[in-house]
Amino acid sequence: MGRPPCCDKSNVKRGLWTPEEDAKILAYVANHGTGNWTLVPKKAGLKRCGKSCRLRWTNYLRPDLKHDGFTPQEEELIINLHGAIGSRWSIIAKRLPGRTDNDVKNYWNTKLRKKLMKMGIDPVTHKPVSQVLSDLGSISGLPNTTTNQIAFINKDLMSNMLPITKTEPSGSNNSTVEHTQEGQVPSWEHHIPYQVIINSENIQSHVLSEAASSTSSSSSSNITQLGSPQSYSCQTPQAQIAPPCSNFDWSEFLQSDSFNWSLNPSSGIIQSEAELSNNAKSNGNDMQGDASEGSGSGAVACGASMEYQINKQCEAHSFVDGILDRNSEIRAAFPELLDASFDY
DNA sequence: AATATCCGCAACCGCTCCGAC
DNA sequence: CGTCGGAGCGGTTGCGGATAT
Repeated sequence: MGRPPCCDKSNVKRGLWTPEEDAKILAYVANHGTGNWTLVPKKAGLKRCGKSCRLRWTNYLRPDLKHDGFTPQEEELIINLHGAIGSRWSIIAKRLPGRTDNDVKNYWNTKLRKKLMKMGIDPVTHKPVSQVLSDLGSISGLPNTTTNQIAFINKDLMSNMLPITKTEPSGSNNSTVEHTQEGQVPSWEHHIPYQVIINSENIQSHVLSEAASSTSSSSSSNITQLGSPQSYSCQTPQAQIAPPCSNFDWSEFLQSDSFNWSLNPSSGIIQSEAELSNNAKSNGNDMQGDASEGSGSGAVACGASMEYQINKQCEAHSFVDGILDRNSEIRAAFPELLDASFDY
């Protein structure tokens, strides 16, 4: 048995709201408060569905809403939380005072998703695309190619997602490390995929536990905690070490086998394979649980590892050329893969 | 200047959840 | 315990402005 419609669809107005209609909603809420939205159209003198009235109020008319653009801090928080809990927009929006789930969802779909894709990060898994393709290869039983080969087989796909050139900070010195105060984010850093380096395990458990408990009273302090740099492990390795040569190409770097990131299963941190290997050697299996503790040494190790990789890239252009040649060989060897769609 | 295309946002749709009865 | 209906959620659509051709 189907459910009856909430209102007479043929007898209600739809589409954009007029200022007069907005005024009626505002006046009604001022006098009666929110609740029982099905009665609101009749009582407020509107020819709208009650559900539509509720949406108009919650998404636009509520006095506590912000209508200006998202700040970089809000961006970071959205990306982090999406990486941890996925498209749970209402939960994410609760972390952003003055923002609605619709705001967050729209901002994600129109801006952030594209931004991540341009940085070579899969917006669904928040992993580097090369790794996603590698995982896909192992799942779908492709020939036993390496991660690097998979990434280059799909170079066309990758090039659609990656910027051709990296955005440089105006006036920055390319040959030196750009130092910032703790917690301060250089303006150009937002072009760099540091957002993926999160302790998603901590965030997920924390956010979901709060979602489960509707009586939580500590959300305001937790906003700061989640948005703070301390929530990152190995924060902004690329930013901490400015590209040591002027013709550094981030898209090549992201596609290189040295940029082969994985989710550290014990810490929940996305790290390079090289760093994972180092961690395994130095720490054994007794990884500590505290994310902030791990972030300090992680940042150093990760930064050093990245610096080495960047230097390696810049020193050896022939290395890149060699990879491209290898790419051509693989394309010729597996032409059927070029036509495959990669829905994941 | 006119037209086509892209992009962002507001609104809608269909579904699930949950409390009241 | 089952049904009903309000509220909320996430995905999608469509409009209007901005930009490109």
